[in-house]
Amino acid sequence: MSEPLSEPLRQFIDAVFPQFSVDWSRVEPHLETRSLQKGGLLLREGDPCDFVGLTLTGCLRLFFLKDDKELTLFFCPAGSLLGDYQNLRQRRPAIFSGQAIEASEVLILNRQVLALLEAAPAGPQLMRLVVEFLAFRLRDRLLSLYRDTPEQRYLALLETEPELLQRVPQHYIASYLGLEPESLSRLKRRVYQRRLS
Amino acid sequence: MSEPLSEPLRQFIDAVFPQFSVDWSRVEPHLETRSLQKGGLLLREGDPCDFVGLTLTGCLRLFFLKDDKELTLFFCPAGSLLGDYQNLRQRRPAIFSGQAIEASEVLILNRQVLALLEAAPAGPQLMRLVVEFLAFRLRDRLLSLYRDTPEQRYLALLETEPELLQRVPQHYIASYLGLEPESLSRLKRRVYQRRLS
DNA sequence: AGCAGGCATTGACGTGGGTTAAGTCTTTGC
DNA sequence: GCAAAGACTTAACCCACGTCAATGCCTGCT
Repeated sequence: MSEPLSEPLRQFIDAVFPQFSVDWSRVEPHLETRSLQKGGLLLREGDPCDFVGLTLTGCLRLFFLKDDKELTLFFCPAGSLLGDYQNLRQRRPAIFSGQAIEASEVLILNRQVLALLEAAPAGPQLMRLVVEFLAFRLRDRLLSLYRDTPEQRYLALLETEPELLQRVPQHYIASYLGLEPESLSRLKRRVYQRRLS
Repeated sequence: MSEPLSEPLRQFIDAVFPQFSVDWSRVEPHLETRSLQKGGLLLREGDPCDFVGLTLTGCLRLFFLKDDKELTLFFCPAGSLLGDYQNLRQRRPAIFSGQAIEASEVLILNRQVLALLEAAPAGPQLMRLVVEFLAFRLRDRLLSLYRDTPEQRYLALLETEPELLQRVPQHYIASYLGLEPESLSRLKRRVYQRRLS
């Protein structure tokens, strides 16, 4: 028998709030995983939005539509939370879609699981930390989009997440940087030509 | 005698979490207000960051520096929270500055006040809602910067906050939209010329 | 009144990104 | 192994924004 589904969730929580405790035997039966092929959708814009995912293996991306184009907001490799938290809370349809970039496995935290976590003694504190975690990620992304040029963002990505640039197709990287694929090509050429001098 | 300082705070909390209760007589002595002249700074980038503000009257803006230029992240008219929440929590220096656009008065929620609120029976739930409130504001700003063109952002502002466009000098509006003042001038001209046809 | 400083506008110019189209290369499926 | 589809690159053209500079308006100060 393999490890219980709650194990990765416990590890995630341990990292943000080690003091947290809950009766995991009550959580376990509500947990499930979803397996996705490369390109498969975990969540589709417009769907009712009643879970948060935790990537177990592989890598997903969270994106939304601008006109007919897809804009990638976050990459979610193993250990990342993904979903449309705001519309989960407000019980509105999701405005994000979640797609597997590689074959991936995701732990589903549905409303029952979230309710059990919240009902635990330190549940509200945990939820606050999780929301902070999400908010900080949003803030960093906002600052980088607001303050930096696409070139600065590319160089920063090269610096901080070089493995992502290997794993993820270029057109997703472009969309993450806020560019068209053609512009990323040119940008890279500029950068590398400048490196030669 | 005028109304207690806690009154506007109670109103703000009532709006997000009506069930909340706390012994306000213990909070009151830690509250203070700060009066700012037009142009005055409530918070300066690099300062240690140990309070959140609640605008009582007037209007402030939250901005940060990109190279030598100021980028305006939020406008904070009466009733708004302002401050660098992330760096308050992480006890790092602020990366935002807060400046009064008009003569303004701000209620200061220092660490003691926040601790008292958090220690109340439903304190953690309240803090969670406040963080969500801040996170949702960040998310909306992020989506608008990511998805919309400066022109779309200008038109949206015209639609949703027409009074702000009257109150706030153009170069702050430009900086909020992510533009130089010259570009906002031209953008407006484009829009109005197009309206004629 | 007169002057200075700040703010908004306009123009000229350069640049980077969007768009379209074409071409190369790799991957996928049969 | 071959054909089709998809991914990345390059090129040409256009346009919006940044920059620098000049002008004009308004406010406040002396």
